[in-house]
Amino acid sequence: MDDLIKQLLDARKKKGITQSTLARSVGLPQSHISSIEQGKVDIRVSTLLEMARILDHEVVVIPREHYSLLMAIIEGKKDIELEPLWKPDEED
Amino acid sequence: MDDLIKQLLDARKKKGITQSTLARSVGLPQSHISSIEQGKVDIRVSTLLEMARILDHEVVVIPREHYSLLMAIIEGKKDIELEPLWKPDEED
DNA sequence: TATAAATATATATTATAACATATAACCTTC
DNA sequence: GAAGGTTATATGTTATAATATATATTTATA
Repeated sequence: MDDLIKQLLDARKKKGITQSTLARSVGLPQSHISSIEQGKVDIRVSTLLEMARILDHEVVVIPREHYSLLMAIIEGKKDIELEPLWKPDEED
Repeated sequence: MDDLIKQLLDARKKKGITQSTLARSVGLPQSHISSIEQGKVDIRVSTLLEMARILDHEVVVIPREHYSLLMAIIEGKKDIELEPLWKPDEED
């Protein structure tokens, strides 16, 4: 399943609401939420954003170079290796 | 314009490629890239992901609580206030 | 094991992204 | 101001998400 969709599914469950409740909030029929969560449809961005918003999440586009760092933070790992914000006099 | 789309546009320009080049990579006509970048269409998630991928970016769904932190990191701010990974004996 | 609640499947319709293609409108730069 | 490269518009077609609705399955609970 698409990773983004999986996260929305996890978020819905964590929030403890049903497909029907989510559907009502987003304005889609429950049947469509079911299809979405099963990865059967390639939803529109507006739909993704609406679902995320209702589920207290945000959708962001990030430079790939930051990806693993952000994932680490989200997953709550300790001892994150931050890229240095400056380098000590890099000369040749 | 949609914030996500704006980021893709910025990314394309920063990468220094044309709509046509991006279009070829993604497999869409240039005319459609134009529409997308002008926010005239509500694209599908697969399209968003493809464009982001080509432009060396990733699309992620994040808990809202992490949003400002991630934005800070992406925008390269110094002195990021990380949420404490532990709290020093929080007692009442 | 009934009953209910939640989720999945089915079907038909409507709206619109994606596609293909062409051309027009902008910009540079010579 | 012509030429080339880039971006925006236009039109028609096709694929499919969204809608509406109903019902079937599955899962939980009394």
